[in-house]
Parts: sequence; structure tokens; C-alpha cells
Amino acid sequence: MIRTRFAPSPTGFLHIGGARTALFCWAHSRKNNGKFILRIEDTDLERSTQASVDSIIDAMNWLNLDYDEGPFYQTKRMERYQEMIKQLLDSGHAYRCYCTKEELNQMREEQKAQGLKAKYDRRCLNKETHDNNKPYVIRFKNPTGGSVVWHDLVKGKIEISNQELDDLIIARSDGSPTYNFCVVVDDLDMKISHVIRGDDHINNTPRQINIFKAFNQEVPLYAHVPMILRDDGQKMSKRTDAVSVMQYKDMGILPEALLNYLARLCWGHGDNEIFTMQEFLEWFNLEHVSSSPARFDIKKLFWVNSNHIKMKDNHELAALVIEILNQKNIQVKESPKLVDVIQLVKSRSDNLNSLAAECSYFYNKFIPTAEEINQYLTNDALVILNKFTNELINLTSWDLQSIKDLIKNFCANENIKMPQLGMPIRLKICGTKNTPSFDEVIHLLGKTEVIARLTPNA
RNA sequence: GCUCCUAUAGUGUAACAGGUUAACACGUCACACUUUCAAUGUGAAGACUAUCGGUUCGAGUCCGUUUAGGAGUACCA
Repeated sequence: MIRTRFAPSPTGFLHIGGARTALFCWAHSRKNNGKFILRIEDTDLERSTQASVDSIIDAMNWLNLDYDEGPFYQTKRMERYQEMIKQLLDSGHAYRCYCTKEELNQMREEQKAQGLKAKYDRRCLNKETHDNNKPYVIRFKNPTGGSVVWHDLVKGKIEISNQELDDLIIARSDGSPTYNFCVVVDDLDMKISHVIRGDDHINNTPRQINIFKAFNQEVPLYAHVPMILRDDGQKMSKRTDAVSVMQYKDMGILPEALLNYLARLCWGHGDNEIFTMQEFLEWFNLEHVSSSPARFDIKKLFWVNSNHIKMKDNHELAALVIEILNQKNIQVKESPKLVDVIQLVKSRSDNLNSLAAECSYFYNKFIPTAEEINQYLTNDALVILNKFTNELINLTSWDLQSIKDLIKNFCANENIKMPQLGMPIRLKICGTKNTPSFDEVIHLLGKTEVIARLTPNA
């Protein structure tokens, strides 16, 4: 049984690197009929907040990354950790350490001064007498010889000598367990088969494997996926970059488009660029995940998004667009139908916000800028517009072909070029220069509304 | 410093067990279409596969070197 887990620590929102990891965890379990588990790693009480938990779950929901078990909280499993710490203590795989922070710092400095690697020197390992009045931490007794080897599903074989590892603290002086220990106990209890996480955890892996072995348990398989960097190759920063998944929602990105783009970063299936989640599940394979970090290219994200907008059902798009229009206090009317408007304009937008903007002038008359008025709504243009309006009023059948014919004949009779009529019309009825074919706009908007908008005092 | 990870056009991936002129997409530029902006279509420029060396009849693909990025080296996660 394949069991994967996504284990964020709730110290902020879900960022896109996390979302990509979650996506791969989710995909790997879904593809193999396994289970996907959400675990909240909140042992850092100082920095963890409920608001972060909520926002992470909101983001997962928005992305449609559904989990089968959880969310589990580490803070609710403290008794279990204590039990397991005692086990290690009893089996001789852990010991008390009474060193103070000052003492440790001094030790490290001395080691560095001698050009050595800073490493706990085990001065408390064989302490016979225990003074219960003195505070102590509990350290894991790491093997000293040999090395830890695992075959990473993404990176290949990784080998780290035990010489490089020191006896990490598994319980703080207040008794609380630390990250590397909790992870092992959780992965054990939750029967995780595949640990898929960011490659910033590679260095933690050998320590965790050693703890698994101390418990005499089978270690899971590991897959360390590379980081996502900024377009200039620097690390993403919360301060300057859009790293929160929900910021992309606000930018009008579709969740399936974000996932598609994120999947394409660090993974590929031949030349396929645009795919549905179903196709992704068919094709996804951890072994095809690339091992080098990728840079985030927002232009391509928008391109991917525009493709998904074109693919998406008009009714579903309408529901999303209505929300945005409502926020702008624009009421969608019965006519023209929003789905028809969307059909006309959807190829013009690479995000939901601009799609909504393209729809908005069908329901609300906007006022052009002074500059536009000066350029296009000249006296001559207004005279032409007047004549054209009269012809529209007299037009008996309001079908697209009739409107097209009318425009064509009108321009011929007036001896003007299309833009001379088109641009003023766009500004007059839409309030903007950038619209689809104005014959289609006129047709869709309907006679009453078009005449009203073209009439001077309307 | 030490350990580990990484390195194919500006960007992202391809080239699935080493085999002809390294492909596709985004981006850029040009042209076409159009009534404007887009969308769409066609085409162009752009990499000697980070370095040096080795194995091989043959290497982007295997091995080593150097360099450059990144991660860790916490009573953070």
C-alpha cells in the first residue's frame, strides 16, 4: 500500500514550493491507489499559528488536493513521542546530556578554531550519576561507524558517512520532542511508504534513517524534489515575491493551471505542456522528476492559464467571473447571457480578472479617457456615429450577418475605412478600444442596449 | 571550513538502456490574418549540452577534476 504524506509546518501560508511537493505526494498516492495524508508539524509552538493551519488547508482545498487522512497535529501526539523517547532510552539508543548552551557554544568554537567540524563530542555519553535537579536534554546515540545509504527516487544513490552526523537532540530540556524525532515516529505510526519532500531535507534524512533503525523498523522510500527559485535564480522571498498559493488565486489563475505549471516545473512527459489533472495522473512518475532546481516563470504560468481558460466550460467560468464582477459592484444581467459573453471573449484573457474585465462592459457602460475621446470621438466621428445609429435603429433583423452587412455597406456608402467607424463605436458602447469584433459585440449586446448607449444623452 | 545536492538556448522540459545536423514549449523578433488589443497561423534568431580530463569505434548521456549556485552543520522545522 502506497502511503504518502504532506507535512507543512504552520508558520505561514502555503507557498508554491509546498504546493508542488503536495501535488507530487498527492499524485503519487492517487496514481497508485494509495492514501494521501496531511500532517501539521506544529512542534515549534513559538511560530505555529492556527491561522496558518487554516490558510494551508484553504489553499489545499482550492487546489483540489484532497487528502484521505488527517490533518494530524504533532502537538496532539506528545504522549506518543514521550513513550518512544523512553523506548530509545531503555534500549540504550539515547542518553541524557547536561551540557549548557554556553558549554556547547564554547565546544564548537574550539573545534572550529582547530579546523574541525563542529560536532557534539559526547562528553555526557557515559555519565554514570544523574543529578535530577539539573536540566538535561536527550540525545540520540548515532552510530559512529559505516555510512547511511539510500536510493533516492529522484536523486539516485546518496551516501553519507556516520562520521558526519552527531548525536542530535531528540528532547529539549523542557521535555518536548524535536522535529527529526517526531517525523520518524509519525512516519512510522502513519505507515508512510514514500517520503516525498523538498531537497532541503536531504541532510536530515540520514539522521532519520538511523532513528528508524534504532527502532528496528523498516525505513520508507525517499524522494527529494528540487526547489523552486525566482526567475533570477535567487531563493524566493516572502517579502518580494508572490510565494503564497492564494496570491495566484487573486491574480486570476485557475487552480488546475497552477498545478499544471507547477507539475511542468521539474517534471516532463515528452512535449506535453498543457494537460488535465487526469492526464497528469496517468503520466506522473517520481523517477521522471528532475533533480535540479527550477526557476519560476510567471509569463509561462499565464500562458498555461490562458490555455486552461480556453478549455474550461463556460458555465464554470461564469460562476468565477460573477464573483469578481460582484466585487466590483457590477450586476450581471439576464441579457446578454454571461456564458455567451464568455464564449466571445475567453480567448482574449490569460487570467480571470481580465476575463471579468472583458465581460464587464457588456453590463456596465464605462467612460473612455479624455485622451481617447480627443483622438477618436471627434466631431466628424460623432456625425458618422449618428448616421450609423439611425441605420441600426432601422435594422429589422438583429442577427450577426445582417449587422455585418450593414456595417460593410455603411462604410462603403460613407467612403470610410472600418476603423473610422469601429473605434468610435467601441469607445461609445464599451468605453474601451480593446474589444472583440465590434459587429459581434453589437450583436450580443442587443439592439435596445446598443441604441441606448449610442444615443447622446444616454 | 566540512558534508551533501545541482549544472542542456534567456526560461522550463525532451533526447526513455551512450549512436547521424541536440528537440518541444514559454519568452524575444519578423511576417500573415484582423477593424483595435488580443487570439490564431507561419517563420527567424538563440545551446558546440558550466570547466578540464578519462573510458569508448562513438558521450549531453558513464567516471574523475575544477568552477559556480544551493542545503545542512540549532534545545528551528
